[in-house]
Amino acid sequence: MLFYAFKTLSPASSPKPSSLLFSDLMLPVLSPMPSSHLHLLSPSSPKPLFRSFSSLRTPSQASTSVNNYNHLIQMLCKRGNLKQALDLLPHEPSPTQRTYEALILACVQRNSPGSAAVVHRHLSDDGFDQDPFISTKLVGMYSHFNALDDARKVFDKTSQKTIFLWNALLRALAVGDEGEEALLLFRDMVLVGIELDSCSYSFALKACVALRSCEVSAFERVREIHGHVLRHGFNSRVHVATTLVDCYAKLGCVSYARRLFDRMLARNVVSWSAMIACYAKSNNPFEALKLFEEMMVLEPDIEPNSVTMVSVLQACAGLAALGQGKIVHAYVLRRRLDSILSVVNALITMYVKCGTLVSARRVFDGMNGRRDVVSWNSMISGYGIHGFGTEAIQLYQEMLHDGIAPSTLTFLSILGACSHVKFVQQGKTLFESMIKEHGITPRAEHYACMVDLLGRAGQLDEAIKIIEEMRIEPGPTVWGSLLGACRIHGHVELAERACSHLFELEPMNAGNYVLLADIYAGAKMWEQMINVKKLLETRGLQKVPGCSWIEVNRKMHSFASVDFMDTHTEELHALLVQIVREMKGKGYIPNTDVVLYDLDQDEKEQILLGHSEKLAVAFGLINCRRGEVIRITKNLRLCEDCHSVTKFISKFARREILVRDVNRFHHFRDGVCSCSDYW
DNA sequence: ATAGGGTTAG
Repeated sequence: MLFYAFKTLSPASSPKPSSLLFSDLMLPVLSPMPSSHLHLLSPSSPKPLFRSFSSLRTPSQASTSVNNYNHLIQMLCKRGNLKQALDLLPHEPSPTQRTYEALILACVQRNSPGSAAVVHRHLSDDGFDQDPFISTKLVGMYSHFNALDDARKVFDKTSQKTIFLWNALLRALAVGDEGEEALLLFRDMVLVGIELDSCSYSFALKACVALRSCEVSAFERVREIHGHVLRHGFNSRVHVATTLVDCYAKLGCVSYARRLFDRMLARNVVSWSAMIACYAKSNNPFEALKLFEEMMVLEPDIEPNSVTMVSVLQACAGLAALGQGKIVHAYVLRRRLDSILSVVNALITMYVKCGTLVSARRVFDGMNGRRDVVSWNSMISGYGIHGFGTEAIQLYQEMLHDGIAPSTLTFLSILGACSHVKFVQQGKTLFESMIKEHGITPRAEHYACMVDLLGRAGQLDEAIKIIEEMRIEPGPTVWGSLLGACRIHGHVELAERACSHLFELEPMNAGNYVLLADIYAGAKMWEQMINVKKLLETRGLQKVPGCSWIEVNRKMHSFASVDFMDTHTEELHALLVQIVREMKGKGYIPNTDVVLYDLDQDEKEQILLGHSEKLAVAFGLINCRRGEVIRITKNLRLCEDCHSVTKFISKFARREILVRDVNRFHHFRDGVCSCSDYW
């Protein structure tokens, strides 16, 4: 039952205010310039810079101006002033290789495919289209624009194909989700006899992961390349070995990845971070934290970096390990990793998921102008899952006001927020504006949000209309939302319709069968219910066992739902029996409808008492100090009976209880829940 | 000249 106890990290002695560190990073980086022109580089006066250089081109200074032109273009590129740099292109003499390199880089940085075409045309005219160095850069650039055809054209055109050029195209195809194409190219490289380097292997392995659509063959391909790596002695290269670990983990072979990791000869902070990230991503936050602790203990010379800390924070968020998360926060401050945006964003999410919205907001407010769209999305979704719909919408409007363009995820967060508080009209309006004002094409997930919003609010006809009008195939998320709504409103026919799709789309998802059985039970259609349960069994599936956990003094205590009490839970059981007796005196009737077994009333009540959340609440009542919020996390949705019992306890034990279920937070205080019984 | 691991939703 005892999960872990951390001893390795101690709180920071004197954390530095984060704003100081941010300003360090904001200092502009200037490359060498003739000192007489330095004063022209102030950000407010880009134009005088240009004019002043034009005036330099007097006959007496012609020789300096030749160099200075290239220098100037490079300088403008570095400062992101691509337009002015392009204006200088037609001037004689033609730019050098380095100048074109700077121009290509600037096109990538400014995200400007239009400028890229201009640059490409110019360098071709100047004969650089056969320059393998420039071609490599061009392939990288087109890869950035996801213009893989253009990348390939550049590759084909260049007769002198260096390993850099091969690798650049290989990488472009792999990161462009063209795994099949990438692996064909890799095969060509082997056939042609190119001498592969460690980058080639890393990219080829990445390509296998991009094959995800067919995981079996992806696994085979990784094994093949793995064999190749071993035969050519590249397994001792840290990058290659790390990519292998990552690949196997991403294809679902986490334990095999771990074995590889354990056998690695030389491990750096990376390899460690990769393995920690694998656990954090594969829904195994506990293992992630354990491995992090191991790294801190066993490898004193390896210092965790921002990537490590993001994964560790993700793990804390997954576990809702607030105590641990705070220590990690202190460590982040001490190591000054809070200058890294992704780390700060991960901090926001950690506090949100640990139930301390106020701390999340404090971190967010401390970001003074350094917020990106991820920071906003994290905070907006935080308000959403805590049931603060109005605040979520308000923050969304502040975000627009700040000139940050909302992303597809912004709308998933904000629509989710509307759904939690039944803001049907606002949700509809936002969905419309997403399409019309922000030009975002809704994905299946957005439709799923709308179906959830309308369906849960009881507007099932509207929800169906949304599905029927969809221009894309409604995936499992959409039908799943509809099924969830049917459960709330006891709509059997629609549930059957949703399941006819779901059982085909995701036959191994036990949750769908359980929901349908639940809906049949609610309609007292026992025969149908038994049939669904049989179907579940014949497919070899099992209901996901309920599990709740609670952190007390930085130790995690987890509880599985049990059908009978054993010695470990005796004390908790006794407390619950006492509470229920009192509640019954005040009119509480156990909601045995949620028990889908064919048992008599007493037995059903026993099962209700064994629900993991009640055990965790009882444990919290005994072990948490008065005045302290009891924070519980649950792996499934909260059942009705646990919800009403927890409401009761919050009132009569005068305790604040915060429960995070799989969808949202429930804040119980004085007999009421923040979800207003709508969840 | 390329390269490994990470940030938001469900």
